[in-house]
Amino acid sequence: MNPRGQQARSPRPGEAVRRPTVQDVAREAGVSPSTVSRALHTRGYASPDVRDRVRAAAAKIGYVLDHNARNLRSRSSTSIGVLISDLRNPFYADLAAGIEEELRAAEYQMVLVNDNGDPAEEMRAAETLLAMRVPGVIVTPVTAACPRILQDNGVHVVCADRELGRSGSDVVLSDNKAGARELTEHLIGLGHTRIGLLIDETKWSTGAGRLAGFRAAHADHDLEVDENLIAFTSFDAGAAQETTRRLLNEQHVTAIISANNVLAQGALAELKERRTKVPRELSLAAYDDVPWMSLVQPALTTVDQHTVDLGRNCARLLLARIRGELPPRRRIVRVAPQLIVRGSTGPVPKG
Amino acid sequence: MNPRGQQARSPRPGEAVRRPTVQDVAREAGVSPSTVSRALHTRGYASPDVRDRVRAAAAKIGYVLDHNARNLRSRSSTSIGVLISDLRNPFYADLAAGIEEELRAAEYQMVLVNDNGDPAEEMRAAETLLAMRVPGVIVTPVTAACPRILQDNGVHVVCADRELGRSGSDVVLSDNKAGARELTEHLIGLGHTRIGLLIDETKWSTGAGRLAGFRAAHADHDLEVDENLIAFTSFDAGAAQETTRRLLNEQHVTAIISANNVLAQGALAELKERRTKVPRELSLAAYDDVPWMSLVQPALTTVDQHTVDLGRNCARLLLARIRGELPPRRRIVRVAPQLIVRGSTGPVPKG
DNA sequence: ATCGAGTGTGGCATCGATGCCACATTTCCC
DNA sequence: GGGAAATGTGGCATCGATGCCACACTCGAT
Repeated sequence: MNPRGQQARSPRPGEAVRRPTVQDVAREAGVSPSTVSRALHTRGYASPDVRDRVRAAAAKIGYVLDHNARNLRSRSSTSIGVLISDLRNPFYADLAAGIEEELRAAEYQMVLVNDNGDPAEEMRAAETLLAMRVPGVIVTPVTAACPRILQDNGVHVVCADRELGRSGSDVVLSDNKAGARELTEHLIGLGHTRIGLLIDETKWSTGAGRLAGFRAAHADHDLEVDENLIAFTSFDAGAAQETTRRLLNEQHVTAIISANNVLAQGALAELKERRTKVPRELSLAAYDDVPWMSLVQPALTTVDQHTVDLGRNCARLLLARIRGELPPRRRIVRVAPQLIVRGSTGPVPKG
Repeated sequence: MNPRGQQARSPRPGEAVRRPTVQDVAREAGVSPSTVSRALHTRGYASPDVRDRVRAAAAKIGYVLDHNARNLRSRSSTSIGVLISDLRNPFYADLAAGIEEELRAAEYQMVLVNDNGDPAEEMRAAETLLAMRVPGVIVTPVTAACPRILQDNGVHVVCADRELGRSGSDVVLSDNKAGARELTEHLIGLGHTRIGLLIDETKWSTGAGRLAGFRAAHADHDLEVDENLIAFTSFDAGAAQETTRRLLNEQHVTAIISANNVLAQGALAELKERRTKVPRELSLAAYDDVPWMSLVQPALTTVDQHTVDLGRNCARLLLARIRGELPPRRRIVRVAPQLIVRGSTGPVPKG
């Protein structure tokens, strides 16, 4: 039966509504409030008979638990903070989707905050989550201070996608080095020796790992990396396009790898503008597969990070921590990425 | 100063941490708890002198407000429920991003729940939000029961993107009819008279509006709509591809409109498979512009719903309601969509 | 019949912040 | 200078659910 489904009339929208409490249910069922609490929610004992009676009474009067009261009293909460940089980026959206899915299945709620990659916003968000007394937070950190402050206040933290400094928190990472290495090797295998790398940062484990993989693949094949082919840009499609332009104008390259999906947009836009034939004249590959990459012509060769799965892993790990199922030492989960070869990479052009 | 920044040692992760309360701050500042509350948070008066002293004391001992206690006592909350169907769909992600941005600016938090378009999940989510005592919810409804139950419990509701039945709740809509009409007219203007419409539903105002716009444009130009060209499919790229295939096999069309971004993926995939020259042999247009549509070659002509803006409007409207700034009667906000002509639509092929 | 163990339930204090009102103090005006 | 009005602050109860403990009761064994 629906809570308040039997109300005679609907209140005006937003009108203050007196919600039934445990007391009311207790009266209705002819038991004590404590018994109601046990019967409905907590682990304590209640006989099947009482349990049924209480359930019926609760449904009858449209009782809904008050999470605030429960959280306050029991010093716990089923809300989990999720702190990401930008929901409009499919990477973060997929991550959040995976997290949400797993949390929902475990009867937890997701409080999602965007920090736009801004340290100040991130810190504000952390304080808000602290105020909500969430038992755990999943964060794609911008600053090491954020995980730290959360942990210092007794909140479990899982860092997703990257780690900053020695936070000591659990972390779920994609194996960026392995993925980038495999992708680079794929190009080297096609004969490319002058491969441009479009990348925005190497301070975080993410960019650093991808760059390391790029270098490792070269080393494996006794190729020297021409440092001029590592094109630093900023995390923005427009900037990436500009950087791609400069790279193509100033250097001879036969293939380009973009370090993430945003940069790939810029690179592709530039190639489109130049009417470059891909892969005949130039091969293009990207890290971080997102849906549009298989829709463009030719479809892009990419590394799939299994982002949704990454999110699920974050949530699972965090929940296990919260439940105290894990030994104290910090856990590092690595999700293996997967190379997906599509049409945008081909043999090195002759001549 | 950071909360607990001066702790001598970090607790083990997740270790129970005794957080300072208003009482502690009061002792530290030499005032009463009531005064601390007023000085830090509420609207009540406190002299500048006291206010400073209390602030300093709070910072010194690392005090963080407890939202649960505050919400319980003050019967209010700054968490807003957002109930959408699928975060992995850029439409919903953008909507959520717009909502979150606006909420955050107003110091509210977003509790985001996916319902996967499933009525049962949606109802569970509604009950959870009820339990959290959120003052308002923004929902892309699956069932009319969901807005209703929320409102019956005194929660403000804003329906986003679509409305179901007579919910009586505020609603923020894209003007689907106008957008579809303009898009269809664009094609008719190019000489197309046999335009296929790929659409998944017409029960909701969304699909119904787009279909109505499609028909209206035809009527405006004294064209009859061949009902065989309205191809119903399900909300899934694979199904849309299959339906596109059937449509192209069974009917003569010179242009296709897909009613949303997901269906567009399917349509495009099919055209790619057939190596159809767009727009030379066939024009393709889509409703609901998302980033990949300008990356494909040729870029897709679309209707931009200004989705992020739609989200911002939802949040603004809801907040205004919560603050009691609006007259009681229900408000309908329409966000004008915008036709964006790109390369995928062209003159009707000769012959 | 008596005792002890074992079972269900109820009573009561409590989580932390705040609303409300009373009261002490200052300010102002006739 | 006396009283009213204004101005700060403190006391206390309270929001709703639950943890903890006590207690009434059943039942089997002696």
